[in-house]
Amino acid sequence: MCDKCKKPYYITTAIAYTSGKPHIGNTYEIVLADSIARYKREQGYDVRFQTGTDEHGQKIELKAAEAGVTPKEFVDDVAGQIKTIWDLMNTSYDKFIRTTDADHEKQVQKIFKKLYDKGDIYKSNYEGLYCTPCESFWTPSQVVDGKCPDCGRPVQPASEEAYFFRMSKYAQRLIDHINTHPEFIQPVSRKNEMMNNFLLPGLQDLCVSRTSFKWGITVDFDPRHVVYVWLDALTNYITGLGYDCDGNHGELFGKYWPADLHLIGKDIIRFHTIYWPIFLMALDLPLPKQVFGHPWLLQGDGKMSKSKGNVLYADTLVDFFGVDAVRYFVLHEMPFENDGVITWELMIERLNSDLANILGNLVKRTVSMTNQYFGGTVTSTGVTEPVDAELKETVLEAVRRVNEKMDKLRVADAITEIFGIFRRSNKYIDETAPWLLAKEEEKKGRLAEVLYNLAESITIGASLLYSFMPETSEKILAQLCTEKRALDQMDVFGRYPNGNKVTENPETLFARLKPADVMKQVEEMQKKAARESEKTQTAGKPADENDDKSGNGIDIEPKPEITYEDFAKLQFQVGEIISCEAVPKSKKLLCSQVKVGGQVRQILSGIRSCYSPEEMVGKKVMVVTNLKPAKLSGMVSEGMLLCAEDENGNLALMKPEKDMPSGAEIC
RNA sequence: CGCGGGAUAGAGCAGCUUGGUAGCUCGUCGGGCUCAUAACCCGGAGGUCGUAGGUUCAAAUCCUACUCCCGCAACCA
Repeated sequence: MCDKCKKPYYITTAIAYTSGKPHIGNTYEIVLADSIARYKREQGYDVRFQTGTDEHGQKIELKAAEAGVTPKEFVDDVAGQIKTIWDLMNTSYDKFIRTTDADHEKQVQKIFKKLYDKGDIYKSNYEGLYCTPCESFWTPSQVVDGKCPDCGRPVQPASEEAYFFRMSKYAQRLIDHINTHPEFIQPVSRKNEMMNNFLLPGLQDLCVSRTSFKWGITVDFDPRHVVYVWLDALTNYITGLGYDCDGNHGELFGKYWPADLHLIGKDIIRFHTIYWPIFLMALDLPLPKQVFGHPWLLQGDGKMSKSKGNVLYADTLVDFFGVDAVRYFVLHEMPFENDGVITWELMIERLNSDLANILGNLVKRTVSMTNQYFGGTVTSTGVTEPVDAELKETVLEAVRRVNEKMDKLRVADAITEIFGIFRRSNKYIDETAPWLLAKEEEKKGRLAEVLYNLAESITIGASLLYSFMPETSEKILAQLCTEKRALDQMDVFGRYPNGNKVTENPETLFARLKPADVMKQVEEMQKKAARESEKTQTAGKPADENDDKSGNGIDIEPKPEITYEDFAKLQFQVGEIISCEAVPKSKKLLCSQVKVGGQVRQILSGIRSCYSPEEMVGKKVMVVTNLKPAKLSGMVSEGMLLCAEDENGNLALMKPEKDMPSGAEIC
């Protein structure tokens, strides 16, 4: 098919936020998008696949300051890391856009101005109740009895200049669009969520500028303001195609917009199905055809944390398993609507069971037998038996099903269908027992046919696998000394070239791994990572030596030195807990009545994960007694119970070593 | 009543839209096979589908209430 007759297909991922190295969950999205992009190319579409990085915002400004570099230096570094991982994962994007690209920034400024001139963006004041000491705005619903929910002091009405987008103007049009285009939001269950929570109750105008930080795209006609990051980030989908606000678009824009699919995480569906379409309406542009909010890939064994050294990164996994195995894990473990789980044990199991046993072993035994019995030559002799029909039907049916699944973006299911071919092929070997046929000269013809059918089945399976595991697909086809079969050539069984010769020395595609060995290495690696994380946190300061049975102890961020006067300001006393109950509105808080000398105080503590209300009662603990009272979850807390905390968040209350009366001063 | 997701065999999941014999992968037990990477193939055991009601000839599936888990948000004085 000529390039011009091909139908265009434009797919994007969300652009990755450059606040740090992407973990395996972030990596999942690009691999998923890559599989879809590759499959669409196989189907004959002219695919444009865009990804990139979102590089503005306050958080990045802060992170850069912490690291002691400029925001630009910071994002250059992280964007480089992200791109490296995307490339490592063998993803076939056509464009990697960065929101700090000059042409993108320029267009965002023009868009902002255009919408302002049009009246869709207007200048107003951010109205709220302001607590001066806390420097925070609060909405009337957040304020408790006219007082700041943080510090309990009175708040004053105040306002701050800001630009707003007139969302309300387009809300009804968007509601109509969503209702008439049921495929727009995927999965469908998300549609109601958006409707019920945001659209139907009435869409609020959106504040689209900020003055509280500088790292963003400046509003050129009012430089005190920077453009709200979402307005900045979302437009990447059109600026990356050469969109021009004045109408001088690049060729790509005319060809690929509107996008066929925005692939995003389920957490940002709102931005892509409400704000983004409305921005586009304001710009008089057509809306993307589909937004798919994919679920998340979660790590199963405990919460990811840098201090535990157990955060999963794609490059680490690739070192252990190889690129295609990692692609297989993330795609296979991710169902369509529910979050997927990934653990080391699970990955080892998948590698051994699916990749080594079912796939790798199948290819190996087929190629080996072909060499053993026919010197590597694959011949179709036409000596068929009924069982062949079953194999062929399974293979051709799988081709159809993969197609169906991919049309519905059911990538994990599509892969399962492909593996159905390999499973069936293994069974076919058992049913036909080639090693028995080989013993009788007159069954040579049948034996050849069996091996031909296997070569053909594997060729089709491997070709289908290309979109998901490109390298593996190529390796298998190389072993069979054939080319990748095109999708439209999979309508018939038997296109494998008759008389073709396979490789003499079949290579092992995936070596089995022993779980115990891997886990041992993983543990060592995690320990090392944890140590390094500690080191960076206590940079320049030697760790305290063996004050702990495990040897390492815990190092925390050192605070600045204080004077004795500073210390003397604090008052600690022994308190006795008289009663204690859980705070109903909170998951973490316990509310204790604590007797300190002659008075009883109410103290809230975030220790519910480690102490039940019942076991608190009667304990004598260490209390900070001159801390300013504060409200938590609407309840007053008059002090603080002191606890020790380890790296896993386990807590231990501090108790006097000998029994002391309540109220006794600690100094 | 902050938002959302979930509860199905030892583990991980599908099935629920559109009620009709509860399925897949791994593990386990037994058998087969020997081309292959201790792999492959067959079979068995194992589930009152979170609880309680309701609708129905019929409920994992639809409705109501409840319990527990997990994210996000809040919060950890």
